[in-house]
Amino acid sequence: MTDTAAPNSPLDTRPTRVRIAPSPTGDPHVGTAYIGLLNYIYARQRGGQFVLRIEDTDRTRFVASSEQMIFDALKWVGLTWDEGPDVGGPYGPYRQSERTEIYREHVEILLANGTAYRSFETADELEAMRQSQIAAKQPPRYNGAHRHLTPQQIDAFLAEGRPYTVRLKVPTEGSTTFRDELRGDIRFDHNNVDDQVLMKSDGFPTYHLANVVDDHLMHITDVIRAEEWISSTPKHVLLYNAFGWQLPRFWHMPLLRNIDKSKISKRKNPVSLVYYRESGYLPEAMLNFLGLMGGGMAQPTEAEIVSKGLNTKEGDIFSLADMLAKFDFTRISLGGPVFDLVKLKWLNGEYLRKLSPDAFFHALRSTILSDAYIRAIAPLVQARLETLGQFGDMTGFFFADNVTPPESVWLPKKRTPEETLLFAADQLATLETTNWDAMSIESALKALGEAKQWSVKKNFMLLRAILTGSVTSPPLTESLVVFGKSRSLDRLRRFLSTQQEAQKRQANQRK
RNA sequence: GUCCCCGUCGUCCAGCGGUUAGGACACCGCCCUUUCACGGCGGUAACACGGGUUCGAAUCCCGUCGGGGACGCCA
Repeated sequence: MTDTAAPNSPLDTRPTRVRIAPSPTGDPHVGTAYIGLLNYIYARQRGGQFVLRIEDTDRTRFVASSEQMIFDALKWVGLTWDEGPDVGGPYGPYRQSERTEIYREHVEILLANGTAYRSFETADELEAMRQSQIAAKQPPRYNGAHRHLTPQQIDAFLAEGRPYTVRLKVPTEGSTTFRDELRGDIRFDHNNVDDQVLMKSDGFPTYHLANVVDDHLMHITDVIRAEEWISSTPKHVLLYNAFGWQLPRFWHMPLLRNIDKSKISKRKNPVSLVYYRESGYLPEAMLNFLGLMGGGMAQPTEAEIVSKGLNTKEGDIFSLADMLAKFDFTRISLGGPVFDLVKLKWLNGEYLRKLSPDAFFHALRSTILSDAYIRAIAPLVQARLETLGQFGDMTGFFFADNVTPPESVWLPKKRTPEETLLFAADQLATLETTNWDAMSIESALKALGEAKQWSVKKNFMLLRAILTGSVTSPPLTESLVVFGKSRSLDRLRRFLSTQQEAQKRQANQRK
């Protein structure tokens, strides 16, 4: 009786408006570019608007430099948006941290109409509850303890000044069904839907509330996002209903995957668009590659191949303009595509070869051989050179992609390979959370070395070996800064996975 | 554990009831070539399994198995 069918029918004739909503918590992510591309194509194909909204409601994970990096990275791949924090628009502000008053008002509506309630537990209490549920092999879920607080109890808590969250009051019975445009109807029983926190005790909304409120207020007609959101969609549908709002269409795109098919992650695969830019990938190739993920582009027919004299491989090579002309959302295949660096590199090579000699020269000079890069490297080696001709000898690692030091270089005396690799993994974990300036890097590494009983000398030498492939190099921390965080970390990760595989192979041989 | 999604070569895609199951990347071989790369030609390689439905299933249905995601005062 409380079944909620979602009438987000194709009869929705509002002008198309879509959005991407990245969160400024770090480097711009390939997944953001992927979903951004899809939204961009969808909007352009329908003469609609493409909105960029910054979802910065998590104060604890907020990274100040991230927003600008997201703008830059999206522009780098060639995507532009019609409305956003930088360009404005009629439904701003486009930064959620600037919309807190709007969310507060909307929470009041829900509190008043009984679709949400205050909950006064502390984060610690909830965590303890979760742990005991997991221990008892129960699905971790809020137990609804404060669902039925009396007005007197609530007033008493409020008078105490106790912090509280606001939760969605999910019906105890029935189910919610919504339509996924790619998959058809998806149904969730309400007893599998948690009373989601909508408003945190710091007064900021959670994604779920902010996303629904903003999508409505910004007249978003189609929510095109990653598959990982499917399981929270019933909460969103319940929210639309609680407000009495029209639902958008939902399109859940397959998740980009690591080689092992798990959801793409920086541990297993470079995911930062900064990495790809700095490593010398062309934006056209990146966009083309993302367009390949999940299908969507019709292959040229046999007739086309013959009439246009296409090479068969050219079915995989297409521009953004081609995608606008031919991309078909109903063709998207739902299996999660592996983000295969090998094919991306091939594709990038194709684009590189097509460049005119002059354009190729400029590609080099604007990235890997830019004045800015060489200007940053120069002071690191000036005192160490006797002729300018030695520059390459000393700086090769700055311009190389594959740096693979042999064990004789990276393994310190009196240390086993096992403990050394373990420590290198610690270095990686440390550097991941370190600000990328020489001072921060140095003190973070020293602190780690002290904690793990590694001398400064061996500590830094290990990292030097991994990064430069040699025991002789320009100053380490400065080199790390110039080489860049994303590439430095990638080099470390690649070293670790190479060595770990080698260890595994050896172990197998011994058996 | 619970819920949800997915399942064609190693990888990315084509296939939408009748095909010798097609292309691309990777890999292997040959040709081109002072080397390498590019390029050209050829090759290895897949419908997860079991039941249905049907004259006929990679294609439709069910189950099993496998993979993935979600289960946060993260997004």
